[in-house]
Amino acid sequence: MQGTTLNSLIGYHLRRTSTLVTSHLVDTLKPLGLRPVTFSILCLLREAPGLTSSDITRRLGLKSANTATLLGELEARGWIERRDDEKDRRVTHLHLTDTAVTTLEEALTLAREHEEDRFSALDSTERQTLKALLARVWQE
Amino acid sequence: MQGTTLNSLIGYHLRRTSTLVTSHLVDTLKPLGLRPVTFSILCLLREAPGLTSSDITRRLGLKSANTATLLGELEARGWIERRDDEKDRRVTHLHLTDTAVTTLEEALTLAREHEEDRFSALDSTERQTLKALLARVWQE
DNA sequence: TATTGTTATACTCTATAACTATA
DNA sequence: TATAGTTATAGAGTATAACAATA
Repeated sequence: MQGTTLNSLIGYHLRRTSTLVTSHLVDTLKPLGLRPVTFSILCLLREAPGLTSSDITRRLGLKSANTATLLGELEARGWIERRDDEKDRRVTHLHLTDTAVTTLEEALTLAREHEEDRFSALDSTERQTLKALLARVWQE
Repeated sequence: MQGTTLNSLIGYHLRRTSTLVTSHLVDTLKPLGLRPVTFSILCLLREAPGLTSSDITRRLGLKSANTATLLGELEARGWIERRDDEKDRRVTHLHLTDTAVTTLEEALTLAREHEEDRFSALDSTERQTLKALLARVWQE
């Protein structure tokens, strides 16, 4: 047997799996003009319209400088709309456009098919277990 | 509850966990002049001395062009030695130097402490489960 | 023809510094 | 002083093209 050292490290398997899954998701979303991050931002905004740039930065663990660039892209694609806060003039609230909602529906369908495909080695219970274990590692 | 859509996707948790764990490993290995990839290459070469550049490329899922650059770095640091194959003159076999072995021992200690720290939310059985599930997803 | 190994290069992701405007 | 938001930029990771030497 080979690669015993690397195989003993969870992080090694985590990384191999993550790159495999992510690169497949990148290919999956490409036809829609989305990437994993921009897809994530649209998901957030659909469920919580009116979030600000710093809300998104915090929730997705990004850097504010990068969030600004990403939001610029999404606005240029006509997928988000900015609305000034009425009280705090530093703040802008973000909302999805109708086109974005449509695109996001398609993206979600593709993303679920992608997951079905990538995690086909695991049954439904195992997938739930995997998800729950991962969530506990990164959350708090 | 918020972020239901993203939270339903295993890939989301996979990515958040992977970036968290990887960036911590990067910080952990930095004092030794190693990164996750270079650390992985040294691990492989310790267990299977004499591997070639293309062996490493295949086993770690890299691109040969990038492996060449990485091996150049490792050689410049005095961590690997190249020995020509006696029969096939295209091939070079790679071996760790004594310094590399010493550095790798330290790196492994740090990496294990790092894993202990990052996966502290899970008990020993859960870690084994997580590792096994991940391995099944990326392997074959 | 195919494989090994390399250089050069481009693109994305992630990070920091520096800045503005508002609070 | 601190926060919201932005621009510019640098580094690391990942990808392709093109090539030389050898099989």
